[in-house]
Amino acid sequence: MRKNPKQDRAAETVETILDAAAQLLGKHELREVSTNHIARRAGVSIGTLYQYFSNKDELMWTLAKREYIRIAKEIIEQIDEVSADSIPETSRAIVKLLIARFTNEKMVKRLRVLVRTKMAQQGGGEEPLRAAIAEALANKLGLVKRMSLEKTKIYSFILTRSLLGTIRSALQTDVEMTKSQEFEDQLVILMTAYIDRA
Amino acid sequence: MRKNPKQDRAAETVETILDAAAQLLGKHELREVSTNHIARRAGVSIGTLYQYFSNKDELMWTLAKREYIRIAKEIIEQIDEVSADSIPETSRAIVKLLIARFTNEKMVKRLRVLVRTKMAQQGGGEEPLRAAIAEALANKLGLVKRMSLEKTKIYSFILTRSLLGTIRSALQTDVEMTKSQEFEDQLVILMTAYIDRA
DNA sequence: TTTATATGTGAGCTTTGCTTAGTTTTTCTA
DNA sequence: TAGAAAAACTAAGCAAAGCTCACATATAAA
Repeated sequence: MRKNPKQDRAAETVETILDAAAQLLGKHELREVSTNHIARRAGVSIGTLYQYFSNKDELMWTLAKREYIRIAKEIIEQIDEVSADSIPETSRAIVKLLIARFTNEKMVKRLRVLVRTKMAQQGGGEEPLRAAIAEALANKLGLVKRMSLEKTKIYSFILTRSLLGTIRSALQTDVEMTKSQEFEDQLVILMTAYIDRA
Repeated sequence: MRKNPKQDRAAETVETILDAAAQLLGKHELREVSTNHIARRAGVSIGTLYQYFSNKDELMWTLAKREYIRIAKEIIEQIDEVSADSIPETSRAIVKLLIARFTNEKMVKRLRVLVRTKMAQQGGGEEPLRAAIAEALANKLGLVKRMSLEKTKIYSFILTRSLLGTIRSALQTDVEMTKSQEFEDQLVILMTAYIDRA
């Protein structure tokens, strides 16, 4: 952030800009959304926008973080709320909610590249959304009790990435597939099979 | 393709342009590579470039397809060449080669977003690279003998996406992880555990 | 050779990202 | 509470990127 808002109205301006960007990203691809467009939609001048964001990437990155936190919180809450007795049942509940959640997130999909690039540049830092979900998942499944902390980390990493990666890939190439019972069943099998070997 | 080359020299020109784009994408991010830059590097005028490609996206999409086919062929060849007796051994060999192959593909990484967008727009069509790999993998593991054709499809889909998704995610967030023995081991476990349940 | 078609050129138009000089609004201070 | 200082905001416009088009040259066909 080029300048951090010190007055309330400035903070509001920043929020308005991010809201405008979010709104536009719901309808258009990242590259089609220009900073001037965002500024116009937000009802502020382009100069104002650049007072708070040093460039388009930074604006989008800020937006991405905001949205990621929102979604991660929702998913984590939902995972925590799952109350099933067996691991297969828990797995199924989690698979169901992950599919449901990711089905309707166009904006995040459009910000993915940017986030990836940013993370690669900054190096190290893990994508917050997945990291948080991985943790919630590990807790819920009680992986911690079954293995060392180090192993838990890599286990939940692979578990989360496999699930989310497969779900997103399916959403991209064949939306119908994500709605099928067979797809859900197979993901549950993938999950439980892997967990059993832990 | 705006206009398809009828003379040999035109076909060569098109190849030269794609080569130039590939070369530049090896060193710079997609947005940093301008069409003027590509034309200059290819030694043709910008007008020539736009004679064959209606816009930058289309050019890059053409390049992406070309590279995807190349890589897919290489991977499929390598998978076919694997000669191991047991499923765990075969799995390990495949995991090894997938990690190795994807570690050094900057260009494709930089074209990913574009490809995703394009596929989403065109809808339906499956990403050729993964589809081809999925098939080679299913054959190698003899999945066809173990289950129905319909099931084989979804099985190899999930298997491929889990593996590739996890590998790419790891490459993006933590390159070191992909080099660790533990990572390889866990992927093998994921693979074999899932296959056993088939 | 003449005519037609394919290929190639590059000045410059349009849009987009971004800067900056300057104006308005808010806050601080005497 | 007036005037100065700081913060917030505006709009003109520059630079660079994407792209077009009128024209030139090369190759093929008649």
